[in-house]
Amino acid sequence: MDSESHRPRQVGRGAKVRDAVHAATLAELVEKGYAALTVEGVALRAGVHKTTLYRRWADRESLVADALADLSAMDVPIPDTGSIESDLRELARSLVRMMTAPKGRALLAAMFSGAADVPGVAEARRQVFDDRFRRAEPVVARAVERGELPEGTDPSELLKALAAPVYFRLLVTGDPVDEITAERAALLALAAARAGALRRR
Amino acid sequence: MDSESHRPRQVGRGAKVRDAVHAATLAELVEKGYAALTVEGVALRAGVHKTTLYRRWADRESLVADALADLSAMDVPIPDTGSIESDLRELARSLVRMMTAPKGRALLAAMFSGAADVPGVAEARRQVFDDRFRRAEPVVARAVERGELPEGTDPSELLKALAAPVYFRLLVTGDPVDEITAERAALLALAAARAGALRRR
DNA sequence: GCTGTAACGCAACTTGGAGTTGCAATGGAT
DNA sequence: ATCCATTGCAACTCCAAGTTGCGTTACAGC
Repeated sequence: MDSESHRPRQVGRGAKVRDAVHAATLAELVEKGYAALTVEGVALRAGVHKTTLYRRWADRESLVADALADLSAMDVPIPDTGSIESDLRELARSLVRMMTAPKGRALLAAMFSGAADVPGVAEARRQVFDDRFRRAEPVVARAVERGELPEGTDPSELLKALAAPVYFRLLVTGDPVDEITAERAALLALAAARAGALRRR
Repeated sequence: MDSESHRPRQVGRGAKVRDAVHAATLAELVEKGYAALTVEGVALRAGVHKTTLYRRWADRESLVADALADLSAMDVPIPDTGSIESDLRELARSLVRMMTAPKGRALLAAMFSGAADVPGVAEARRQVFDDRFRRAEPVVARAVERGELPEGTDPSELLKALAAPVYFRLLVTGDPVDEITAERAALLALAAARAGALRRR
């Protein structure tokens, strides 16, 4: 607890180094992936000596985990526009924005280049997926109540149908992901839901 | 060229070793991923000495690439049942079968744990995705001609909509992927296409 | 502006897996 | 039974991870 009170000194240098290292780690993740990320490479890019990294972070995994730590800063509010169409569009757009931002791209790079089971990365994944999905489910529930979607529409299935095309392009094909992708994903999920293809089993 | 004629001897031992090493490589890929795959680990599992691997394969990358080489054996015929619904169902089912089979799981593990840019792996990916997608496009074209789908439906978009939920579960969530997944993916893609959400822009 | 101390730079380690080499042992085809 | 390609084995080099001891720098407080 209160780490501020008994170590009030030397915050300037430390903070600068930490930020530089975080930025360097994210950049290396995006450029080379986790497998090819070396501690010396990060140190060099951050303009810092290797030993300094090992004094502040336990190992390579901690380094990456910490750089990805506060994904909560990227967390977006859940829309409630009164229309399922614009709600879904908004959800898709913020997903695209998140995953094309540097931190999102670094998270993807980490998760899909060998760091999937690193504790910190797995936690970041949970934060971005599970939590976000759970928080978005009321959007679907409200649409069902308003009669915009068929009774029995599965919120989880609909949200997965919304996100799947975006991730498919990000991970499998390598097609550009932009607002048009979000738009089409929203329309696709909406059409399927209206047709009753996303009902609870 | 004719490698059979001037090296007719010693095929028995070599073939046995090759098969054992291939199997061991695929197993290690699935269990640990590419990043954590060690040559000594493969050698140990295959019951073979490390040096033997380095004499038959140039390096770790070649080892993995060769183990994944003949994905053509997994290639499935393109359905033409006369109905887009059963065609899509069949496509989704064979996709699920392919990706839950040992070789498919190993391919996924290789592609998404650090070996994405290894030449042989990239080629296998191309073979499984691009080629297969291109070959499946006539299925959609025929359905449009039959009037089952709206004019202007984009074959590529429809096939991506079909595959996306499957890969989403395989790669992002870790939900089980089975016939039900295939069924739902087919219904989802079909509903979206019928609603005109997958038209060419 | 001076000083004390925490944080940093530096060099020299150990460890472990990739990849190599020379030589001895083995086993299948003839 | 013999031959020789293939395999087993041990002893290497190389590189990045991670560690340690000590000298150096730069900020906080006075």
